[in-house]
Amino acid sequence: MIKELDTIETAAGRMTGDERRLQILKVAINLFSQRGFSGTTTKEIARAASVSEAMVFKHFANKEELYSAILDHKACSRRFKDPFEELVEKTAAKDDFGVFYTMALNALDHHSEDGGFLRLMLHSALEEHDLSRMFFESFITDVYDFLGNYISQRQADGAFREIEPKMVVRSFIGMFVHHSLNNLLWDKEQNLLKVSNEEAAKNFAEILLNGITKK
Amino acid sequence: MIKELDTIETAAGRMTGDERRLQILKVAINLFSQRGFSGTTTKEIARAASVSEAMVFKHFANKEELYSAILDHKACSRRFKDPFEELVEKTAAKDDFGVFYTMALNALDHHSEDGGFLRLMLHSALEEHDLSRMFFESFITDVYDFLGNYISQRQADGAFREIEPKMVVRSFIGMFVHHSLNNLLWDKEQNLLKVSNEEAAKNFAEILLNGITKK
DNA sequence: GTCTATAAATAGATAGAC
DNA sequence: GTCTATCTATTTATAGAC
Repeated sequence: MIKELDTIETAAGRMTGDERRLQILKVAINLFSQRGFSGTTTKEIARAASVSEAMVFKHFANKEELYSAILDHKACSRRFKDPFEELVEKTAAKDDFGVFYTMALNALDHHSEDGGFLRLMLHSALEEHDLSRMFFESFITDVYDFLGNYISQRQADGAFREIEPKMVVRSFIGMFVHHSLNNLLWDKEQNLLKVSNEEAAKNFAEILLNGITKK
Repeated sequence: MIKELDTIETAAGRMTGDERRLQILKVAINLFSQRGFSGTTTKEIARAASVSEAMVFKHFANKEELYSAILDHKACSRRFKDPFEELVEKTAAKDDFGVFYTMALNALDHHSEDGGFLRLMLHSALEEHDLSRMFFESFITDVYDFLGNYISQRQADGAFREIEPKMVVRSFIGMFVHHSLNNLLWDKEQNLLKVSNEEAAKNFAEILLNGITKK
């Protein structure tokens, strides 16, 4: 097994192949998320990893492959699957507020902790790279299915009004994704809207829930 | 006055300085919106405009200036101010649905017509370029003020529940911006959600309105 | 595993002729 | 206004020594 690298990222000296490879990859992810693919040079990556450019090309055949390697790494890290586990019980209990609140808060927290992730996805989507496409296919569609099914079920229960479930999901995801995007891209300087993730999730869940609940 | 260029963009032959300058700019906007700043080469721009690279640098001192020139061009084109005019009467009449529906539909239509605009803003925001910052400061803040004030007023009327108005605005903008983003970046291939702008705007407006209306 | 040196290609930008 | 030719710096990528 590969050692956790967070502790040695700044350390100098010789590493094993796998260690060095992972370290370069992490550094690259960081830079790609900030500047995108074409905005990042292999020289910068090498410098940030404190190795020579030759080392970068020793571990990754070319720049493209380095970018693609992010996919495998992110896929292995189980983060894509995380949120669902916490949601199943809420849906089973038909805890409507709990479902929407938990989903929003999970996402908001994730985005806050790892702002690089959103940037990476955006860059990748604009560049029409596989990274974003895979994320979409493997995760977003699951979310639409999961939440969409729950909404259908609650409509059948007579609890929710009759609206196309996918439109409801899109509305809701739009709220918190757009909020994270704003936090990431503009709010830092603009200070337009400063609010905790809990408060935001609560507001989003309430608005959406009131918006679709049968009176 | 400068002639409209759409008709001569593909025509060969000699142009006046202003014509050529505008043509190169339009071609550049198109490419920058697709590939971003660092992803676009001056050679590509020249080629797409059917001129030599030297011509590009004749009209724009360097690549940066070419990118910045987009700002002046977009600022002159009045599109940033458009949506408000149609909204004033709706707000005056306290036509709640009309306000939200009109705003959403306007935005959705604009995004559909000019997908390049969204891409340009996203690239610019990720690159932390002035283009996106200016757009944010000159337009987004106005929208937040305009809609936020309306919501405050309707809360005072006792029509809307007491929620932070800016959070409501963010929720609503999130719905349709995220929808446009999905249309632009993924839905083309994914076909996850195919719906007319009118239908989408109606759904978004209804959900939000029910979500904030006092029962 | 790591480096220095360097090749090969491409990028941004300029000179000068017409 | 437009081009060809050219220059310089940068970028990706490789070779070979340690």
